[in-house]
Amino acid sequence: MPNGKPVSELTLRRLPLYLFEMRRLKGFGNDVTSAAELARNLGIHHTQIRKDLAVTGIVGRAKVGHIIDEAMAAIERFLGWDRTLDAFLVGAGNLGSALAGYAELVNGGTQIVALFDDHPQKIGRVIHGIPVFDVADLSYHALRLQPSLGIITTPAKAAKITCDRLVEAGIRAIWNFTPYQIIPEKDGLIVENTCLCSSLGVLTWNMNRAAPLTGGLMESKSLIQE
Amino acid sequence: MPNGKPVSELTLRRLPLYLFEMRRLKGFGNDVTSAAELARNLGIHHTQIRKDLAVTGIVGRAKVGHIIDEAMAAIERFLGWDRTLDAFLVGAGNLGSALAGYAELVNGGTQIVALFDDHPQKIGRVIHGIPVFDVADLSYHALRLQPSLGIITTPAKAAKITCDRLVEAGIRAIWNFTPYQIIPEKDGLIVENTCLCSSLGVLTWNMNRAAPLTGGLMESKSLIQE
DNA sequence: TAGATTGTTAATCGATTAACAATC
DNA sequence: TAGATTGTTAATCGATTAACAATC
Repeated sequence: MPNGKPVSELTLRRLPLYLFEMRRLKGFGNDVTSAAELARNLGIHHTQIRKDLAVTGIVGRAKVGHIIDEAMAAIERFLGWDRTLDAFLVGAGNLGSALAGYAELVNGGTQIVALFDDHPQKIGRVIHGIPVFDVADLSYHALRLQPSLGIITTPAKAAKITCDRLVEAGIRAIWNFTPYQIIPEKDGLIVENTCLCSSLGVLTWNMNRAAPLTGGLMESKSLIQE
Repeated sequence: MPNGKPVSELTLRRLPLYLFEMRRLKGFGNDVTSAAELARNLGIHHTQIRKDLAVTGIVGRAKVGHIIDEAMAAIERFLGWDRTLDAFLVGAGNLGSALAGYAELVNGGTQIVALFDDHPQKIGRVIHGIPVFDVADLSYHALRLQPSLGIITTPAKAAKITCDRLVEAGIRAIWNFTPYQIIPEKDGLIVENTCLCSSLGVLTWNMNRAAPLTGGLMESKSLIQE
């Protein structure tokens, strides 16, 4: 429904992790799992896991835990991963190719149905079975294929104009992989900015903290906080 | 230094966004920016931005704002992006190829110096100028090249064993792109799990909320929270 | 039954936002 | 100067964790 209780974005980010862990446990032949087991395997507090699972409507059984099949189905339905979703992807480079296979792998429903690029050498090619069209023809193909999601893997400079084109073509949901942050201007536009640079920042900061410098003390001083 | 004041991970995730926005503004010929301008362009509260920037040691000037060059240098140094960092990448597929160029683009210092795979058809090839070695020879090459970061882009099933191999080869920092969550067991191992499926979960949930169903009301009922 | 597990309420903790003094 | 901006302290808000009753 358009609006039930608001769900924390952090909860939404964890739900797929539970789903994958359950899929993994199922692969070992397990039929049931518990918040405690998931907590151990994922490094997340067990109470947190119970609260997160609760939003999907899953009801477990005391002393038993959760039936993996039921819980997986509930998470998938809650996230909308039980429905098919056609996507356009603009920027047919390596990341685009990687995503073409990835989205479907993660979530049986999402599939990229057309790639777009402005490079003459790419237009007309077929990558992983998906045709590459001229980005100038985006609206035409949107009318034809009615995609509900637009994925942006162009260079950062082209992110804004690409988003505008996708929106103009009637697409209301955008998954942006460039470091340029897209801020939804009009209501009803859904944007997910996934910037890999954010993860790299966390990683390198932690590395620096663990082994700050190979030589010299002067520079390290500047990292002292007080 | 090993431990200054702890810095929030959320702050660390935002700092690269500020850096990129400043780079963009600089591209327009701007020399200064302000928390208010960054806030407008990134959709983040201006007080938040001031607090985040403060951890890097940046000091702005009242009535002026921040000198872009100074602020960028401070963020880069704080994140460790002013230092070179050699990485091994295991799993030489599309995502691996995409990252080979991406990391360096984002952060002048990070570079992938060797790719590894277990597929005979890939071993011996050169992708984007980087050689692909047999993953069985990981330790040998680690001894030779002394990488400080290991990137995992294998299938999820191989994530754990790949991590173990990287750690055994002396690598202390792991960037894991599979949906399998790696939990650092021993102290001193730094792990960043970047699961694209988490972003997809947020996105599809929001899409579902905006337009829950194309047909029927029965299923939508189950999404009502109360 | 006893004990393991769920689900929920209360307490804690941390992150965000508001208010405001300092300053150029 | 007046006003725009910074930086910080206090207030609010939300997320996580702890405690515990319910239950199979």
